[in-house]
Amino acid sequence: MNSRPPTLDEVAQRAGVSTGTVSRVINNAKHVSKKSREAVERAIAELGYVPNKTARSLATQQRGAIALAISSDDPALFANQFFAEVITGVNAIVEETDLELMLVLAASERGRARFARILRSRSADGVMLLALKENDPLSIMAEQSGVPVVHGGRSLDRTPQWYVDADNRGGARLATEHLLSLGRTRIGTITGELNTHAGVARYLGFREALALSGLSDERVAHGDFSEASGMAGMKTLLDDHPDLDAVFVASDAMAAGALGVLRDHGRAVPEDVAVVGFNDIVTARYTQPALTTVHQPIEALGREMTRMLLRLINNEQVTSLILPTELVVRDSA
Amino acid sequence: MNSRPPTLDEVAQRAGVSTGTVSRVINNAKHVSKKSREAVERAIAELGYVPNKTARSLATQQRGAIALAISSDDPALFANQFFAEVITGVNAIVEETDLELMLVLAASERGRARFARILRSRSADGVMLLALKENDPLSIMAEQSGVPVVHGGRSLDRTPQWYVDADNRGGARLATEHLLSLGRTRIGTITGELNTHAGVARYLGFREALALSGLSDERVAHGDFSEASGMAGMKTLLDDHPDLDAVFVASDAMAAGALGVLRDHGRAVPEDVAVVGFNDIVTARYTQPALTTVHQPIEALGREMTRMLLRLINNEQVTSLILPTELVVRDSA
DNA sequence: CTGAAAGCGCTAACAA
DNA sequence: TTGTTAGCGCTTTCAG
Repeated sequence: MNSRPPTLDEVAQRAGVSTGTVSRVINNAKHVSKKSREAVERAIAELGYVPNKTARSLATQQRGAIALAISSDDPALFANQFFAEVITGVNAIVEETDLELMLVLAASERGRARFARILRSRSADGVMLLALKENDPLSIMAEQSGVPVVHGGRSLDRTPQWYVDADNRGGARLATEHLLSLGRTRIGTITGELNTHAGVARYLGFREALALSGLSDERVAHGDFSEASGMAGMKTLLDDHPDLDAVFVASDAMAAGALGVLRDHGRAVPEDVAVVGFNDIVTARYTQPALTTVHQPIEALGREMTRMLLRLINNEQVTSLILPTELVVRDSA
Repeated sequence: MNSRPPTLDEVAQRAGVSTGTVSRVINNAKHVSKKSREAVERAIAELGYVPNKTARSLATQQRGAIALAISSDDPALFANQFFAEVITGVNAIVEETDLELMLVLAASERGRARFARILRSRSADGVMLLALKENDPLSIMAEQSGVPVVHGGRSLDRTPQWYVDADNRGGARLATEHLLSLGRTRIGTITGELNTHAGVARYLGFREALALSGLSDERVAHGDFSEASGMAGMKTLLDDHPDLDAVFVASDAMAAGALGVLRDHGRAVPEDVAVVGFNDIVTARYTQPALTTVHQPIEALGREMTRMLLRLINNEQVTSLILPTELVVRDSA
C-alpha cells in the first residue's frame, strides 16, 4: 500500500513513446498525434500515474503554491470569525486551480523569520498578506522580495501597491445616514483606533454624513475597537453630551459594551438612544437588543485577493479593489 | 530586486570547497573541518544563500510540508471559532519546525479530488484530518494512502487509527453533575445529532450521571446541534415534561435557542429551569443570561494533533489522545 | 510530430 | 575529512 507512484518514464515505456511525448500530453501541448495521445492516456490510466509536483516545480521554477500570511503579535486575533471567513473565500478560488495553499501565521519572531525564508526561497509563487498591524515589517519585506503580493486591507502609513479593502468609510456613512433617516439629530460616535486605516475611515464616514446634513459632529469619544473601550467611550459620551439620541460605534465589540452602559444608565435602546455597530460579528445577533450594524464582505475579500494574486502571477493587469459594505438593520436602530 | 537566489554550487565556489562540503555544513553533518565550516558559513552570509526547498525535496523524497484537511460539505462549518482555534494550535507547533503548513478545505467534489491528489502524489509528508461528517470518504482515502494521518475527533462508524478527541462524554457528565449539585432532580436533555460520535457521547455522559444518582433520564428531546433544533427541542421538552427544572443541551447554539423558548414560556433561567450548554462558543458569554457551558480544549486539540503527526512522520511511537473538557460556570446554571 | 539529452538545485554514496 | 558523481522526476530545447 505504500508503493511509490509510477514515474513519467514508466508511463512512457508502457505507452511505447518517449518521455517528451508523455510530457506533452500531460501538459496538453499541441503537436501530438491522436495515436500517441491515446496510448499515453491509456498508460496513465492503467498505471494510475500522478505527476510529481516537486519534480515539476524544480524544472519549471514555479512552486505551484500560494501563501496566505497573517501578521499579528496577538495570536488571539486569528481566533475570530474574520479569519475563517477570509480563508473560506480564498479557498473557493484556490479550489478552481491546481495550486496549493500554504498558511503562515506570523505570530512570533520565529514566524516572521519563516515568512522571510518563504519569500527569499520562492517557496510560494505569490503571497496574500493580512497585516493586522500598522507599519508591518512583513508587508515591507514582502513588497521588496519581488514575489507578487496582495494585501487585505490598507495601513495608514503606506498604501500597498495591490490591495483589496472593504469600504469602511462608505459603511460608516451608511450607518450614520440610517440614524439620520430615523430622525435622530444629536448623533455621537465612538471611534476605533485612529492609528489604523479602518479606524480613521470610519470616523471620516461619520463626519461626512453629518456634514452633509449640516449637523454637529462634535459628540465623539475615542476607543480602540475593544468592548472595554466601548464601555468607557459610552460613559464619556453620556457625561459630555447627555442630550445624545444616537451613536455610531466603530465596532460591534465596542457597541456591545456601549449597550451595557446604556442599559445601566436607564437609556432605552433604540427608543432613547439608537445604536449602530460595525463588522456584523456573529454575536451582533445576540446582543439585547440585536445590533444594527455594517456588514463587511469578508469572504469576498478573500476571494478577490486570491483572484488578484493569480492575475499578478500570470502577469495580467490588475487594479486594487474596494468592496462595498452594507447595512444590516436589526433592533438597536 | 528580482535576482535569482544563489545556488549551493555558487556558495561552494565562493568558499573554495566542494558542493558536498557545503551540503554537509548546511545539514550540519559531522566530518567537516572547522576551517571549511567557517569558510562556508561566510560564503553563505555574503551571498545570502537560502536553500532551494524544492530541489531538496526532490532529492530527499520528503516534502517538508504537512497538510491540515477539513472535510465538510457545508462551507459554513469552516466559518466558526472552532476552525480558527484549531489552526492556532497547529501553527504553534508547526512554527517550531521548518515544515510548511498546507490547508485543504475539501468542501466540494473538486476539493476532494485535490485532496486525493495530494495523497497520491505525496505532496505532504503527513495529514491532519478534521472530518466533520460521518463515514467520510477522505478519512478512508487518507488511511489507505500510506501517508501518516491523524484525525481530529472520531466518527461513529469507524475509530481512526490515530486520533485526538475531546472528552465529550466526560464533559456531559460534568455538566449534568453540576445540575445535580444545584439540587435539580428533574433534569432533561436536548441531544445533538445521534449519528455523530460527539452527539452520542454527550448523550451517554448525561445518562451516566443521572444513572449514578438514581434519577430518571427519560426527559429527552433530539436535536441536531443547530439553534432551530434547540428551540424545537425545548418546546417538546416543555410540553412533555412541564415539571422540568433543568436541562443539559448538547450544544451552545441549541442552548441559545432553548433560552429564547424558555423566556417565551415565562420560565426564569436559572431560577425555574437551569441550563447548561456545550462548546463554549464566544456567544455563550452574550446570551441572556450568560450560558454555563462545557469548554473544549480546541487549541490544544490542534497542538496535540500536530505533535502526534510529527512523531508519526519520524516513526516514533504515538498513542491516541482524549483531551479533558471543563465546566465554565456562568449565570444560566 | 517525435526522440534524445541537458538541465532544475540538492543529497548521498562512494572514492580518495 | 573532502571531492566527485549519479541520481530525484519533470520540462524543454534542439535535432530529426
